[in-house]
Amino acid sequence: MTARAPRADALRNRSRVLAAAEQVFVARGTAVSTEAVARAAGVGIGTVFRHFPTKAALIEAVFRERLRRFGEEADQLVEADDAGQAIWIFLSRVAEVAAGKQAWADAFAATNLRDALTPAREQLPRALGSLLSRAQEQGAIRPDVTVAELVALMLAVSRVPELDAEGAALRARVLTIVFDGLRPQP
Amino acid sequence: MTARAPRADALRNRSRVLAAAEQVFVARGTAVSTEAVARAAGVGIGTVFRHFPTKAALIEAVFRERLRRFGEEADQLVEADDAGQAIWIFLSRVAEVAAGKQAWADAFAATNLRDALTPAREQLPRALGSLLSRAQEQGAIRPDVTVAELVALMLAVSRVPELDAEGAALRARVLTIVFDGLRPQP
DNA sequence: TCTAAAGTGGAGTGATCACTCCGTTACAAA
DNA sequence: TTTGTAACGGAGTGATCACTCCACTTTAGA
Repeated sequence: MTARAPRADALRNRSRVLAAAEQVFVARGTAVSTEAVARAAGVGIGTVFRHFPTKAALIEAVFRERLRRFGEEADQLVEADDAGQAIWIFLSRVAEVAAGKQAWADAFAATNLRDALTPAREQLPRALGSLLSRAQEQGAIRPDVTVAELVALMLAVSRVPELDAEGAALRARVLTIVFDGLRPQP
Repeated sequence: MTARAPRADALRNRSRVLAAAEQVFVARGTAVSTEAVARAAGVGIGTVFRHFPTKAALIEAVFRERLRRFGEEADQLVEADDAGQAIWIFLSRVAEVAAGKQAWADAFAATNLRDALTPAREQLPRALGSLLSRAQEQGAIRPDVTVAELVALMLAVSRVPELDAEGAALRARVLTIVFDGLRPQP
């Protein structure tokens, strides 16, 4: 009746596949074959499909994992003294991770964002919410901004670097503009 | 020796294919088969490939056409009295056109933007440049912004609506933030 | 009107994938 | 150690595409 304990090799392979998929997708886009992912993970294709029943499910899992890690980063920033600066750091971090990485555009596009970001349940919106209200109390962020706008801006800035002629410099200037727009307005 | 005039049916088919491709890509993404595009255009596949040697070339052509039309809209806005408002209108327009349209994300991603936007040669950056300097003279836009940032923000806002829970309302609020950031800062 | 050349349509081709199936292997529980 | 079973690997399958080829049609120019 009671479920048998999960096998050690199964758990190990699952995380290997996730890690390899992230690397390969980032490097070559989500259009790479599942076989390439399997090879990178050092497992057979059958194993990939055992853990992720379709390729779309694999892409979504990789994406959720990325969001989960952003959530963790946001959580750590909640403890910062200057909440406004924490939001600046967070947005910069998102833009930086997405820089030049076609794969995030693919993943964002392929995933149902409303599911991935169900506000009440997931860590990321919760952490962003704390960050935001603290920053608003401190007067660093205008009071009419909500988490929805923050998430939208997160998506938006993750697109900026694709132009990358000047790379990091342009990214920083765009972030400055966005951030100034987030400040309380006269 | 002199080149023969291009055939009327060839020209007609070329623009039919372009128009059909735009419609189909917007509706179903650029992953649709070339055959579907041909069917929508009412021509054979062979004809599509005669005009656009690869599928990537077709996607790029559709995308350039879209940019060209944005360029036209920007050009018309150059004559507006209030250049700041003109930029607001332009950015809103870009966000609106991109709204919910997966295809633009695909197209942006698949195209070499630096080629498509070579500053000196294309209409869009030129028009944006005029718009921008007039707005800066009028004191509506901060002086340290360049066309590169404007284009980057254009890309950025074209991503916002994908979240679309509240659709137009969220889009407007995000645009407000971005636009306030573009104003001269205290 | 005639004709050479450009253009057309769509069956065919080869390559690539996502996904399945099943004989083999490694593990957890007894 | 033994054993039942979950997990593994990877060849195989069917479907889908991008792109080609060529017999036929339409056009521009004479």
